[in-house]
Amino acid sequence: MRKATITDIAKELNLTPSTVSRALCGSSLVKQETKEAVEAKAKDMGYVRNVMASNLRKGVAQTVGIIVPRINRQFFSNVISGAESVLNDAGYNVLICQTQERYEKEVYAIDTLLWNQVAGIIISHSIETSDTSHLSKALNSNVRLIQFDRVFYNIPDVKVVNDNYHGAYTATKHLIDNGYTRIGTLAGYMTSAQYRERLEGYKRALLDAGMEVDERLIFKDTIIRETGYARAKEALDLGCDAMYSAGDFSALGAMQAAKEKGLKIPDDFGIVGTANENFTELMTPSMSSISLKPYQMGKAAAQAFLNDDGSNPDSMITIEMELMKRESSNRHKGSK
Amino acid sequence: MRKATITDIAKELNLTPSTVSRALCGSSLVKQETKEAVEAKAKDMGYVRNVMASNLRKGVAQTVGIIVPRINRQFFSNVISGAESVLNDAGYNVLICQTQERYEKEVYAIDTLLWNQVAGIIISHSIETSDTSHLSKALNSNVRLIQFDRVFYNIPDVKVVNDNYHGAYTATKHLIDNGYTRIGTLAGYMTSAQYRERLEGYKRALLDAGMEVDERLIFKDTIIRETGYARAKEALDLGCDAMYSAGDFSALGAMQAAKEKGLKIPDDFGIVGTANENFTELMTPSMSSISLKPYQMGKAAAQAFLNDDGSNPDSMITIEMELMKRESSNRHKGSK
DNA sequence: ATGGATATTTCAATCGTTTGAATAAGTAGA
DNA sequence: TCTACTTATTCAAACGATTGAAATATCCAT
Repeated sequence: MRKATITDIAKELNLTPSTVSRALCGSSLVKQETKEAVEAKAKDMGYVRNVMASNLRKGVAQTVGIIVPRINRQFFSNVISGAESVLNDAGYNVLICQTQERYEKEVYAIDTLLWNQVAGIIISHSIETSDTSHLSKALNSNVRLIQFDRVFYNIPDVKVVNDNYHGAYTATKHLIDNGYTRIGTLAGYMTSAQYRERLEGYKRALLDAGMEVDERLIFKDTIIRETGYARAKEALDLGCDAMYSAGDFSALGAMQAAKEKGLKIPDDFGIVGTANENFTELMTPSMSSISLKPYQMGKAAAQAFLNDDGSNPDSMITIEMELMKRESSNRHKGSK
Repeated sequence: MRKATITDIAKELNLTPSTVSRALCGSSLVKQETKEAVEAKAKDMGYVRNVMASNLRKGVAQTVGIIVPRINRQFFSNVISGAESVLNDAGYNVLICQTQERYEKEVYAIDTLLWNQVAGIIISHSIETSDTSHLSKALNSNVRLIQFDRVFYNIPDVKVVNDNYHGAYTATKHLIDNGYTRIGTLAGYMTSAQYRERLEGYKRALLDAGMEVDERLIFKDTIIRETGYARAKEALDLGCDAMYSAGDFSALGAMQAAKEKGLKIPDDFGIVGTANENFTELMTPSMSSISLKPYQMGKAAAQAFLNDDGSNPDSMITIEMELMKRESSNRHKGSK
């Protein structure tokens, strides 16, 4: 059975498609009586409106595309969740693409979204991405572009980022306040701006406290558990008594290393991770971590899209990070 | 600047839109030379094809909708991820809706997807959903409907579900094999089919081993950590020495309860959870759990969509669950 | 009745692409 | 030279909804 169209409804009621169309979108140009008749008939015939036709005529789709490296990362799925809730309430649909961290797939995702005439694109880049010509393509097509988390600063659009600098600063200061004196860091990779910013925050906190920055305690090549474990061992041999880790998994490795050496956490060794992965609060001892706010970030990105009237082509929104103090760093039970 | 269309390209090259259209989709009816000219000009003019127009003409969109309660749940985001990878490779876009566990939003999501002329809908229901009339609407619109995880058996479509029964059976048997003799269960809520199936598997395993089923050790009201903790305490008082939990969080609570009583895990108390949440392998002692295979489930659902030619309106695919043996239940280090 | 304002509906073009049928041009065989 | 067949292109009608302008219908005051 063919799908009913407004023309079908019109025929049944001896009206024209124009009137039916207007009736269905509640135009005041249509008599109340007619509206009701149309609505009844539409329901009766199982009419579903065809958004494609409607959008084609109108020029844009009420759709926003979101591009992320991986959907099944706690962080990204929460961003999507936040964005989706805002966008849905505003009457937008959300088209999601994952790039699997591949540049090529990111380019393809942009193309796909443009083909679909999306009104906006909210994107966090794949790790491989360094060229930005695909973004220009989007900017030239008058879609609103919002970058989040992993952003390129040289693109004139709205950016939503974590306040990595202050987060790392706070974490490091927290360790200092707890009396640790040789504080190292598992800093992540310097190719990424967020890790560079965290490292800066870490350094600043040490300097502000009058402590010296020891380059030997800064490890710029670890983000996973295994290397975190290995680097932490090295650090411990250098007399390190606490670490700020730019990732939770490397922090986990560090905890293992400390335990293996027979050190007590937090008494002999303190640690704060980053991201507040959900395992951090479930382990024993529970791990302190700077919490990202992905849901909030998604909402902010969506809001930025909704507010973006093109007047402010190059703006930046920072989402604060929150230190979750837990057992792994709270040396003085009573202290704050 | 207006977007370039095939008509614009046609004019520039003194051709008709028909030829340009055919050239761009690689039709063999167009001379090689012309194709090249068209492609060059298209690139030159920054042409992006308009999928809406194309779909409108063709009748369906190359789009599949996925409806889940929450995107930011490990399980669902992995299902989406799996489905997305298969669908993308097959040239489909994925439109995602989350219902926030609300029935009303589920109905709206179905409507939205139908408006968008999706070719198929892959859905896991919200906890509130009990009425299925919105699904009939979809079935009547010749979209292919695939239910997964939380499914209604009375809908004639393809269903993809976890093999809860065998999973629970295996988990329980594993505990029995490790010499535990008073095995209880944190069974989840009996309103949900998956928990009922897990309970059945648990019971069968006991019976097959010649053990008796003690109703006092079956708790049908817990799924979260707090109640898991409370129920486990009761169970321990009744001499329970191991539990199969239908969820990881309640299992976590149970471990806490056992530790608090001074019991050693796994020597004095064994436990196996369900879902293989990522904290389970990171804690100490690591927790055994029956792993769901969400990524695989997503792939299976997508495959089912792609294969669905309507010939097999009511079929069921079960995804096996895998027991992850870890410290919390492996009493005999050497045993298998 | 009649002019005029207002309410309601119809007309007709349009959004950009696709596709069956028609046409034109070129090639081969008789 | 004529028919038969390829090959390449154009024509024209869709797909379903929207929207400005034009056309009617309705109502009111004179």
